[in-house]
Amino acid sequence: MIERKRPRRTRERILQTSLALFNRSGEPHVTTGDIAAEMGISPGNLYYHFRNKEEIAAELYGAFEAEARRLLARAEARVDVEDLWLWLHLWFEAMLRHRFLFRDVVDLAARNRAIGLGMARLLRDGESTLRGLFDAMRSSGTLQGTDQELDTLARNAMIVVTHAMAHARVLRGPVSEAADPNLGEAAYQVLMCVAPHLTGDARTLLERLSREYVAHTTTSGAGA
Amino acid sequence: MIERKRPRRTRERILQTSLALFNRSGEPHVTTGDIAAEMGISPGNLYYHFRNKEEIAAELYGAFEAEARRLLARAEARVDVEDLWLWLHLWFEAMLRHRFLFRDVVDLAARNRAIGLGMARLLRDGESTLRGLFDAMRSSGTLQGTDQELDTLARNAMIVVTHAMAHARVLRGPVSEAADPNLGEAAYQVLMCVAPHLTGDARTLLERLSREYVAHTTTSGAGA
DNA sequence: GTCTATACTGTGATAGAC
DNA sequence: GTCTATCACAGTATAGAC
Repeated sequence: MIERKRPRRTRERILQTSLALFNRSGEPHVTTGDIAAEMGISPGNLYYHFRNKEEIAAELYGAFEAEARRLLARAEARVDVEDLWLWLHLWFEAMLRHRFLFRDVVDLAARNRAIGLGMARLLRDGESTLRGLFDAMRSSGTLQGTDQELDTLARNAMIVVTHAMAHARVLRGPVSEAADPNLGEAAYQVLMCVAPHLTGDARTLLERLSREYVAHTTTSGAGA
Repeated sequence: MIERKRPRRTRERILQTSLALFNRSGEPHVTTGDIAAEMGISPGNLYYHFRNKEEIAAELYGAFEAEARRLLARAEARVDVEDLWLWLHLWFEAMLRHRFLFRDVVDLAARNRAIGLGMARLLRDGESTLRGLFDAMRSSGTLQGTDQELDTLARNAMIVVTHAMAHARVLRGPVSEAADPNLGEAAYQVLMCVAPHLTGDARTLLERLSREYVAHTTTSGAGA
């Protein structure tokens, strides 16, 4: 029973190592050789556990999608601003852990069929979950707007959610050695997208939460 | 005087051809060989005119940046919604013509130093131009919001402007043979981002413009 | 200015020994 | 399961003839 521990382990380690390298340098710039070297195994060994690099990336995507879908399921119930705020943090944490997926989504989705199909479905579902959430918030009086406005709000919010990190990286420019962007920055962006649609009470609450966030990040720095 | 026409011509044609291929397949997937083959010249000839592929991409970026900066300069003066609407169309036309730049911005900016530096500056300047525009609109009573809200609005609008096309492509999924996304879709998204901040009159005008846009695109199809 | 031929490099992937 | 060795290939870029 103890003997069969090793095999699974290496496979797991390949996934972990790949994730770390993909996140650091971008999936296209990480070679199978890099992954093997980082782990101290041979490139050949890597191909014993996975058919190819694509399969590694697809499996990492699968882990992200599973996590993302669990979050989407939990989102249905949340209708107040503070819930949304917390939920967004969880979402961004998941994204941050798999940020290589969002560094160059278009190219990755085009090269890797599994990721392309999965990501298209996931983003569509994310948008409609968000849309449903806004609907519920409108029913409960937290938020206002026409159907069409909420449609567009959901799409715009999804765009910001999905691309804020990439955007921040471009803005930082090629000279940046600094650590990766913090999650709170992106969460803040999204909520400000929703803000103008909020009704009086909810809006006040959001303003308080925003101030707390700003206070937190300025005192404790840009912690992961 | 007629003899020196040819040389310039080939250089120009390389740029045109590269732009078309980059837009169609994404810059990383277009090889110098592809470009030469498409033009019916030899790969060696291409290297007579450009040091490398990076230089071609950088020069194409330069053309886009020049055009973008002319537009930014013109934006300063525009303070009403209809102007903004028209201006956004011009901006998206420029983006669409150089859409390879926005297909995978992060990776392109990381691999190509000239593009990385230029794009970081340009997007920063775009955001602050937009911010100034919103300020002017607030002064003229077209738009309302706190300073912080307008800051974030400018950033969110820039994210949507920059990434809406890429997002649409991911949503379409890997099965899509269809032509590239239409420019109006993206323009509409951005304006809806600004909409909730508009005051009564301006908002009514925007709603009218939106309906006209929708009517136009549904009758004439997804042109250019 | 343009072509042909070729060298070099990095990367993905496999075969077969241990 | 893991290693070593190696192939095959694509893509960049250069040299030198025309």
